[in-house]
Amino acid sequence: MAKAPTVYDVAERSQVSIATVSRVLRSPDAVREQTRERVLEAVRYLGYVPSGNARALAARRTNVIGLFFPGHDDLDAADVIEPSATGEVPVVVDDGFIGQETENLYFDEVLRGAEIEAWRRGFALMVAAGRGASREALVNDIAGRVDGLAVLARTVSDDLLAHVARRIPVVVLAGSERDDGFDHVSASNGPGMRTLAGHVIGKHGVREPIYVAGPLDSPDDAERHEGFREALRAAGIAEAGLTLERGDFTREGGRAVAERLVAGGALTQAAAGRRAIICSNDQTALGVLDVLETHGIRVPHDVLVTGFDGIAAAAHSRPRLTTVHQPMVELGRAAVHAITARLDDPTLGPQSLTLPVRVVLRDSCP
Amino acid sequence: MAKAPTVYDVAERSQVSIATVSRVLRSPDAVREQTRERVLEAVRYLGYVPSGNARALAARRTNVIGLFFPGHDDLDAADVIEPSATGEVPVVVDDGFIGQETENLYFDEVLRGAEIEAWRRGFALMVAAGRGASREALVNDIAGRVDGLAVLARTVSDDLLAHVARRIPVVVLAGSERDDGFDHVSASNGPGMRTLAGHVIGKHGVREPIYVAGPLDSPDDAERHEGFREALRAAGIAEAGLTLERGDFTREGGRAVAERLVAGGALTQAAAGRRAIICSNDQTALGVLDVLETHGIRVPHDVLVTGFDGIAAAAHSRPRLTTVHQPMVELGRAAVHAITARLDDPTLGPQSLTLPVRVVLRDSCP
DNA sequence: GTGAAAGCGCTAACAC
DNA sequence: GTGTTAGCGCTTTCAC
Repeated sequence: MAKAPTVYDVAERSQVSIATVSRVLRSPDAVREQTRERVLEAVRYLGYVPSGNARALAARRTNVIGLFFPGHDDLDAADVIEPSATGEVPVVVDDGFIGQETENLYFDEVLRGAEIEAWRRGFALMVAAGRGASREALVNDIAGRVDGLAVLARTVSDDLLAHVARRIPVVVLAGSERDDGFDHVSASNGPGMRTLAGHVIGKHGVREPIYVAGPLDSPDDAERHEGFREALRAAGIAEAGLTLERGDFTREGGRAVAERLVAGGALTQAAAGRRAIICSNDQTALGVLDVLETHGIRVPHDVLVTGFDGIAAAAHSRPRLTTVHQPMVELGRAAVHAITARLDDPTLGPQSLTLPVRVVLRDSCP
Repeated sequence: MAKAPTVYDVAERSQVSIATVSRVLRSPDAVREQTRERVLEAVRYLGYVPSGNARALAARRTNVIGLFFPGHDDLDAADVIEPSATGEVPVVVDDGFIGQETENLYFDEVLRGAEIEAWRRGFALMVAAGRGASREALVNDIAGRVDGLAVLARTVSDDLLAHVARRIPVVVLAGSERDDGFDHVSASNGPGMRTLAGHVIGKHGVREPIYVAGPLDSPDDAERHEGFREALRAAGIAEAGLTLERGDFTREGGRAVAERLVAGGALTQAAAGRRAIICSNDQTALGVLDVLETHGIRVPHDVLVTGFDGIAAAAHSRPRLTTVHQPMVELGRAAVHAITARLDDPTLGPQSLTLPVRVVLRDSCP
């Protein structure tokens, strides 16, 4: 790794100018075959790898798209990673909840979509998960390195976003489409929840569904909650008397909510008719399922449970979870698409794309 | 987005030199408070975001680490993404296998670990999933943009890796630690499988375990297979007469294998004693479970099934899958760690880190 | 504490 | 088809 070779080194060794070296790499056909070979030979010999930064600087374009979302906060992991003592493999029995709850399944899929689309369009992807105070600094940093940035709604202040958007296209993911001048890509939260709740009410005759909301500042939850209310209205059910709980979109939070419900007796008076717990996202619903099982409350027999998102774990839970499937991979793709579209035509007005969802019926609420 | 402002613009507006602007951003304390304020004010006013490329070029350091792995090959997704017709939410029943099998769960976790560690050390992460022919070109491209690169074993040729490694530190993930001069980070594949197979044989008295291998070119599988053989030897079982199948590490592949086994009658002669299907990874085992269920073959009653990796889906399957848990997040972290270590001290010899695994017993093979 | 000036490694006119 | 020559936007000595 001694001093990486540059165009100059390659040029010198192959007896051409640096311009020709550049041409061989950028537009090979513009160079005579013989010359090209000489250059490539030198590239190989010297172990030359073009500097992306110099290239981006000169070309005024990085060909990188940034993706930013709130971080997994499992930060303070041990500093040292211990190698394995050979052959000493512990055997443990796992017959309960698995500890390591990977809660960011949602982003994994969005990321995958973004990655796919970025690749198709010849862009690389830079990802960053921000946490704590340094968040804004990180976003600013990333913004300086990419041609466009996709940010999950609510992860950074509008001020910063506005600042950054003066330099590159910014698209906000999964937030409600506010009139903030940014591009937006989101899913049909309201209609999705309305349809699902309508199913619960219409098909199963549930007249007093329990709604488990998400964090107060979640625009996604706000839309879903509104969809839930619409379904109530459509069925002529008054919202007033219903039980409303609030989770935090995590499985753990869902467990806490369920414990409260059980303790509060909301689920035991089975006489009152069929029950349903409608959760604002899948993680929450999975947590609810965890707790119901430990209390011997049967799903869907005693109570129906539904989620929202369509993460993979929801399809594998026991019972399998009825949910509203968001096209997460498509969200990621659409975000990148929106950015490249604006890169191609900077005069575009703010775009807002809402992707379709679908209700997926499984065991927990057939 | 009209012409992004530069240091010069900021310098002019705040009546200082560009050097001072740079100082304000890099080492604020080296500048008088009053000057600093003037500069920051200009930064805000102009919407200035420093160019990461120019910065990296001048500083000869990008502060970015690259992560490369084989792509999700679900490429040819539709080009157009249709917005949702308002309110039209389809309701579908999912009572079988879910289609969209996300097979890259493994990388998701590695990525998460890499992301965490990169952040802790002040690096950004650039990820790329390569597919097809363009793979090598992509790796080369990424290599030119980062300070170090982590690559999944077997995804690119050693030649390219060697080429790239002349410029930046390269660490190979999850491959066997060959003497190729690269840094390696992997898990205890052999001992893990040896212990697991030992459990199957010792605890359950299985004398004719069926081994379902992975792709021929997988070093991981090679190590696991060898671990399996060691367990056989330790138990005094001859390998010769045993059934050996080969999957491809995908769930679909696992299904195919299981169909073959069922068709071949390998599983029906229950008289021969307890059976076990030992799979080289979780995806394969999950596919096997899928098929056994449809054939009414009960797990673990009729046959034991085990996997390897410890992906989240394995903990949620029905029955829950016994497996060997790899510390995937830790693998990602260790990879980044190895790179930064070498960045800090380029004189380091090749490092090889093997992370501990643990056998996790669940329903499919208690 | 601040400024002047020399690059960093490449691309992209523009000549020839 | 190939070479010359400006920059791209920043960091970093080295003076002052």
